[in-house]
Amino acid sequence: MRLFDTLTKAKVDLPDPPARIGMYTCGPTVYQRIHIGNARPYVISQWLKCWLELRGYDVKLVENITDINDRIYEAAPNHSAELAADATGWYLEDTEALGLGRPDAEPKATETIPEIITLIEELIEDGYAYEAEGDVYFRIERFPDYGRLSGQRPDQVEEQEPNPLKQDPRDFSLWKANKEGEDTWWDSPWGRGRPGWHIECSAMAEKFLGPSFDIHLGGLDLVFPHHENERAQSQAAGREFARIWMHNGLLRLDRKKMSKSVGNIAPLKDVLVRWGRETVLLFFMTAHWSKPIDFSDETMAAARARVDGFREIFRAPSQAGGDWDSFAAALEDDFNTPEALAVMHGWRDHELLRRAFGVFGLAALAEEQDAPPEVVELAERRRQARATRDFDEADRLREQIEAAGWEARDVADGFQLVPK
RNA sequence: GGCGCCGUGGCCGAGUGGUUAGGCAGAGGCCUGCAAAGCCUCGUACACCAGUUCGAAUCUGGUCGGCGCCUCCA
Repeated sequence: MRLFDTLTKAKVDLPDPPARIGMYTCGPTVYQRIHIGNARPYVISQWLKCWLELRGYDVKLVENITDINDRIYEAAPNHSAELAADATGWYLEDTEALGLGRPDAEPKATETIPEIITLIEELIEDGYAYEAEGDVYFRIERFPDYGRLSGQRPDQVEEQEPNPLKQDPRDFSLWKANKEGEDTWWDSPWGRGRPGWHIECSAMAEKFLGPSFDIHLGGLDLVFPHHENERAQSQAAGREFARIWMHNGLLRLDRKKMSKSVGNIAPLKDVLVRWGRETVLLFFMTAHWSKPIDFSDETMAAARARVDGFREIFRAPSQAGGDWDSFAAALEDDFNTPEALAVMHGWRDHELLRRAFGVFGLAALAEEQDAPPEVVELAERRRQARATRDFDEADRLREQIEAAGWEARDVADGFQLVPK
């Protein structure tokens, strides 16, 4: 099993199974309902975990929830904690509807404050961080490897707004002193405040996975600064941290990244209602995890056509034939789901397909729902009409069946009812 | 200004030195009372320009275009 790693820009081999694999995925900042693009890392993580387990690995997947952040303060002045709690519930509800299960742990930043403080103290002690008026900053020049993950050269990083508390404008905050209007805080050795954005992930990953783990996953837009800073903090503190960095490509709407600032948002909840979970999952499968993916009516309709195609296969008898090994090989080589999907399209073997569906949460594609008795009754009357060659009556009955949401098909031994 | 990704047939999308990707859509046919489903047949594509090579969509250089990041972002 190998995966493309952002740090080395190469496909890196995982140890052979059975091995323990630690995975950490950067989850959402909870202040509003997530959009379909936010769901991509969650989906990829769950799929990858499932595949690795099928291959005999012992996987532990941790996905954090960032529930303390500037965005949350801004979105809910004076009741940031309530918003964070509500939005956490929305997130769990919306992703639950994808039917892929939960990570092994979903820690919240606000439940990891002691570990965060301990880690910051360690960094200060070793000279990697310094306190300034209740803030704590990471000292970039003490970490020579800074910039390696993202390819950024520290001397070229764009200057931000000057902050007189920083010794170097590129230093980033580990702890932020409480400010006016920020209604959630904790006491710390540096006074009342709250953690910076990056340190929480270093602390949570270590708390649940230990000082080193195999795979760190997150959106491509997190490479810099977020993951660069996580890595700097953890490695400065003597931890190996992540061995493989997987960055998923971004979802685009109208050729642009789907993001709140552009305003081109399709909430996951709404997309699921409109298209159904199988279509959404198959849509994600059509693109390699590392590549951008375009969200549009056309691409979703194409995904739905695949859904219909797979369902159709289960209305016909299973036909032996097909090769699990090619499917497995596609996933083993950088978890290439479009390739795996192409292999699946060649299969007519129900058991083989069911196995593959299991990896991607698509088991429902193999289940045909039964028509209600009144529709079966109409179909039976239609069968009799056809037997007496009363085709006008047969066509009238077909229209009634369609009005009830079903399609009547004539097959060798009678009829078949298919949901429309 | 710096860093990075990408450009494949009508659409989506693998491949990455010489052999069919696959799906969707489309055309014709078989089957059917008519359909649906299924099956058969039909597309020789890799942004552009040079170069390397016996041979390049695949390697190298350049050009053009799209996208992302540069301390809020999945």
